[in-house]
Amino acid sequence: MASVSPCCPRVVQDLLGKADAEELATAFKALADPARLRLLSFIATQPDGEACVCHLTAPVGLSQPTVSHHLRLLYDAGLLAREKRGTWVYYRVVPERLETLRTVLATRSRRPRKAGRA
Amino acid sequence: MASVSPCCPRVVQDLLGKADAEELATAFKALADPARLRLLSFIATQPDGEACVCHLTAPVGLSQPTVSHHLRLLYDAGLLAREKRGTWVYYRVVPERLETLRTVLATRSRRPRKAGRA
DNA sequence: GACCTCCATCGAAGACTGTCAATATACTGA
DNA sequence: TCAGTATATTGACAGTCTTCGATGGAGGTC
Repeated sequence: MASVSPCCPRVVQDLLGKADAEELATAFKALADPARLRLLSFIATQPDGEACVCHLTAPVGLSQPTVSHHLRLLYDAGLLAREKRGTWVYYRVVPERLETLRTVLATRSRRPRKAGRA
Repeated sequence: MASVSPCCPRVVQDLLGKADAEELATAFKALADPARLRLLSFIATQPDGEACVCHLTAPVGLSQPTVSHHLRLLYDAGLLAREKRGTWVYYRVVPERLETLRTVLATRSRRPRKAGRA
């Protein structure tokens, strides 16, 4: 599964094909909403790094179905993991997924590669 | 700490407020479209790192007004810079902006901080 | 069992987005 | 000045997204 390095096309280093672009757009779309960003943020900053849905509606000020919907999108995007414990469902951030997206946004280092382009 | 740059709140390290979340969501929204990702990609991978609009419609297969619209969104998001030369307008990627977004997505290092969250 | 809490799904309303054709604006060259 | 080219804007339409109330299923507690 190509853990870290050769993970994916980089937006500004590789010429994205249509399929790659659509896949990446889907990933960024998950981050393209303030409610979802705040959910990610809230979960990640919890002492245990996790939170159940019942504690997530108040911080973002949205209804429970809406929060559940956003959590699902984040989960589908691979940004959250879920674990059911009894009645409760706990979500936690998947750092590897965020790192992958960071890699996608990596720009060419300022150092000029040894040869080639001027 | 803050070795990189004290640029902005990190999604999974800081607790995002409403305003911060909305601003970040706007930035990611700019990346949340395959056509825009391909435009960024195409411009960045040009030999000169820039491209005029007239050369951007064919690669993404969209009409000129649509491409112009997407370029505007990327420009508004700070991801593209524009320079007018005569009749033509040249766009180029703003690497600093991408780096900022990467910083926003930075996860806490695997090393556990000794004690006390900040 | 009956009841309650937690969470997900459904269905719908309203807002937003992507796309294009038509048009406007800005610049070049004759 | 006039014609031609390059880019931006406008207006409209279809599709998608966010949000909610209502509902349903899973898992506790009595």
